Amino acid sequence: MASHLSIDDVAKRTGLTAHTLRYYERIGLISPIARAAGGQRRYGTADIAWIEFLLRLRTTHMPISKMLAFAGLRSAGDSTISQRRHLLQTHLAEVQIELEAMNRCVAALQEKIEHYHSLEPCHSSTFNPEENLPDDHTKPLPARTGETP
Amino acid sequence: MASHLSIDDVAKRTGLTAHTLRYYERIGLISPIARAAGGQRRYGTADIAWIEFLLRLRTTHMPISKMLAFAGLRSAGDSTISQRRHLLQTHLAEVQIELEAMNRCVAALQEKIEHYHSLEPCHSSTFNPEENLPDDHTKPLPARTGETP
DNA sequence: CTATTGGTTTGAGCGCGCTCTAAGTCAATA
DNA sequence: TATTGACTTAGAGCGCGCTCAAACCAATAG
Repeated sequence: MASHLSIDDVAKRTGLTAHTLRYYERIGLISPIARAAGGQRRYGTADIAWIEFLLRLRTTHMPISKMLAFAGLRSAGDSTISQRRHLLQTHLAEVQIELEAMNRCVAALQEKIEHYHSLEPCHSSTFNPEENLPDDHTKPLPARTGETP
Repeated sequence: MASHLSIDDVAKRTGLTAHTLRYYERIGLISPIARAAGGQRRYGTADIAWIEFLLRLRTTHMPISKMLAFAGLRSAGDSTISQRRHLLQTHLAEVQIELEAMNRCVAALQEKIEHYHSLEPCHSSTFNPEENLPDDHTKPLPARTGETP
């Protein structure tokens, strides 16, 4: 259960910095970590699991304030399981909405790229700085891009 | 082409605040908007289209610094079209990676919810504050949740 | 016995993306 | 004419999520 990992080990494993790990502990997102002689943190597998869970919440854009609420419920024991589930479900519902918005925007941006393709004189697909071929009659600033006119 | 919309009209249409619209113009994300007598902004359809495009970039988490780069290319004329396309494609590639990460996390969180379901004593699916039925032998703090032990 | 390494703490600072304030200008109305 | 109210500007302030700095301590190497 206690795999005595140092803070740097955990940093490498999780991609967080040691700074951030201490910060998370300070604000209560991570409960106090066991210490070796000398006061150095020793993370157990349960700690790692919790951190990885936090990272999943972070990846799905849960604000720290909500993670703190979740952590509070968790530390209050098994009687809060339904509340934790509720919190998670609410969050996932928000995430679904965000994902749909993102997907819509991605689709629109891909269409814009298609549009650019049709506008390009030669279509070299990689970026090439020497690519100022046609000095078209360019309207300087208000070069609109053609959405919802 | 000029549909003489006031800043508040545009705010309502786009969901941005008038403050934010002025801020975007100040930092160069939006090029100087035409003015009515008295100096009030009058937005045209091309302006609206550009703002909606910016919102799509924002929804897909493009930082303002990159939007500024894009805006700069745009105002430099048609010769920058391939660079704009490149910028957009790079961005979309990042977005795809982010979307995949989010989807993986959503799946994991949904599994966690399933797990909670199996742990719950009675399963009332809506949140109920009076739900402290079983005072189980609860481990106070280190109530681990069971990922990767 | 130093010097180095690698951790510790508290608190300050920072980058981002707004958000708000203060002071001023203008157009229309009482 | 006086006042209202919507708009303008430049600049300060804020919430979030880190990120860093300064000072200190413990263990090991030379």
